[in-house]
Amino acid sequence: MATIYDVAKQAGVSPKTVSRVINRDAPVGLKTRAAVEAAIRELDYRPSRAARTMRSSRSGLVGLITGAISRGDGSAGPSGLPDLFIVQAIQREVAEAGMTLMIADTGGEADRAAELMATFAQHRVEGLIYVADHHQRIEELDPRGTPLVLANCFDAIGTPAILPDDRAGQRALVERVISAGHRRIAYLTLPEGMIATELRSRGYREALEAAGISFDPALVTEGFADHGEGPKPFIAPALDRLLALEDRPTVICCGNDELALRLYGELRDRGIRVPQEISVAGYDDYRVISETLYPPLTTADLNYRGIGEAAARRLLSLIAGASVPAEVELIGGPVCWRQSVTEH
Amino acid sequence: MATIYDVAKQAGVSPKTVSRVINRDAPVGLKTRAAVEAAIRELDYRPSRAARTMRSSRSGLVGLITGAISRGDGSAGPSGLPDLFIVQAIQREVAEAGMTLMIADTGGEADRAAELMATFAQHRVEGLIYVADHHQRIEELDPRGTPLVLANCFDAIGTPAILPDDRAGQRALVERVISAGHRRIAYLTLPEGMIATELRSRGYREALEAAGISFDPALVTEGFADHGEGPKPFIAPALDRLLALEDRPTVICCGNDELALRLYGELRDRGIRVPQEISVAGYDDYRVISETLYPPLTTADLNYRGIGEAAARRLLSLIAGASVPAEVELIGGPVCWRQSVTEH
DNA sequence: CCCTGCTATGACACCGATGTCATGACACCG
DNA sequence: CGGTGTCATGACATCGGTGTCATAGCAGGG
Repeated sequence: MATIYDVAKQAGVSPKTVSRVINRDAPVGLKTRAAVEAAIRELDYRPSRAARTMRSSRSGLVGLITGAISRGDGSAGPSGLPDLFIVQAIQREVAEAGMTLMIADTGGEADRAAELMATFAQHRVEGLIYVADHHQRIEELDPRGTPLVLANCFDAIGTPAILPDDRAGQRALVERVISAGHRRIAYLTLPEGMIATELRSRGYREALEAAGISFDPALVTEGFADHGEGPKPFIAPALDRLLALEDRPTVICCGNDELALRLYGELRDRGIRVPQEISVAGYDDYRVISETLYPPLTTADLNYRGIGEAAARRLLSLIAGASVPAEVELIGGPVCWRQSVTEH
Repeated sequence: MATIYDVAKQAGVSPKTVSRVINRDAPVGLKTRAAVEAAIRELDYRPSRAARTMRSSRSGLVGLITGAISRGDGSAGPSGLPDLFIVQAIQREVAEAGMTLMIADTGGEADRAAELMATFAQHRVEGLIYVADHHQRIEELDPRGTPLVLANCFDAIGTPAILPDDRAGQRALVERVISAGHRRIAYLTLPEGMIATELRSRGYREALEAAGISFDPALVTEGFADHGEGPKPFIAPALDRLLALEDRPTVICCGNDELALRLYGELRDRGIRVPQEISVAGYDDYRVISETLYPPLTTADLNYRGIGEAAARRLLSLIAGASVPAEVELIGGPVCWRQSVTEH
């Protein structure tokens, strides 16, 4: 690879002048500039970031740590793959800011994060983002002075964090369902103990309250159950209970789209048509599912993309030295109304 | 960030001795080593990769270019999101080799690849991988001396490429279906013109031939059709044709799992039970779909993960200076037999 | 005509590692 | 006891850029 010295010699100028042409940080004579630019093209010269980094201690790198990447063995957690959308959005924002993204994953072992941060430190990344695979609280990380932003998770020491607004999302979805004329609204939740479960349940109850519908505990039940290898949708008993109710629900809201997909199958198995006999709603707007299902699924957009964008932007402003206004930012998404819920 | 000089001063030795302790490339006295290690811990010292790169011109970086990342707007192509598994697998292999992965995406514009490669060149990546979102032929890239491996695509000039073995995969699946007792096997293909469509159709025909079943063109029809914004599963007419046949198929093989998901819905809509009245098979083993669908979907594992691993390993051996045996490598996966196809 | 002020350019040191070579301190051997 | 070899360590140059400062050239004003 050609160096700045090669270019300088070829153009008959000093290396410093070549540097000036590249960085436009000082005036350069017209003819000189042309000669240098010609030499650069001829030699296919690319300035070495390594050398530049040494002098300026600005590497142009952002490090991203995630557990999202390594679940390639298919052992997807409750919220599945779509958190990769967060990574995608971050990539785009970072690239737009002229920086390059380095990624690494913990392989599922949370304590490997420290090791990965050491690697990033060697590369002198200017900022770090940690992306979790679902809304959760994490053990605090020690970025040793490098700006750090958390996406889809938070910690106990108030590190800047971007989180999905599960409460508002579920509330908006249920309110919309109510305005479509439903009154008996069942809710098949994600596993208990998850933060998303807690927040979405609250949103569900708030929506009922706001509409003056009394909360009926018989309509709320967990849609997942452990059986062997991790939580998988296992909803048959819960579903049977709901269907056996005197005052049967007219719609079933699911903790996520995967659960809704499974529910479609279980309902078909019982000869119950969606949405004519019962309506179904999901959560996440995992499009491969929500748009491909037949009928297409009404769901709440979790807006992973918005989370990624917000995280990247927050980090970039931290790198730029901005003061941070709010520590935690909630990102919402619209309700995606499709044909799986009847109107009126 | 502390430098090697800080450590040297703290430990009362020369920088070179610190270097020796870090790299273990020359003997160091026991007491000296201990002093240096203590100083390193105390100062939380991390050697600068940038400085190391300058000296050795080995950056420890691998660049990955993809269009896979940027489809975050949900406009998933026919093969959807799962090509991200390739990225995941590459990440893992690269990390295992002690290198760090940089990623960038073209944002859908293929000609941006050159620009991204220039950025990577500035960082002096030691190798490049290009990942396509579906099996395709691409315009040739000019890596200017840096080793390059293509994943899920190939070019006209014989750049090392790792490809899914669509033909063998479809053949194995259909053979397995035949051995389960099926004779009338319909095939709902991906859009015509795609390489995967061509190869999988060939596999389908080979399997029939091998079993002595004559090929019936009435059983093969395209499952996608353009209607407005891009190809989406739109299978109602094709399905009606298949169901109206005198000698109705007992199983429908789909071009991918998404199509199978859609087919479940369409069949339910017609009151036809899977698999009791008709069996369904997919392709890809997109687990969120294949395992969550009810009944779980029989499908062929496209093995994106294997493609990623092979691509990474190929690149690493190119970086190590190995000679390349075969230019193109086909990666297959097993048939995933689940309950959506009846046995006997 | 000389001085001032500006523009364009170059010389040189430095960022933080590591390869090369030199050297001091011993131990061992005849 | 002197020569030789080994071990541990340090001095110094170097990788490829950029910040600092110096300087040559030239125009304009008094």
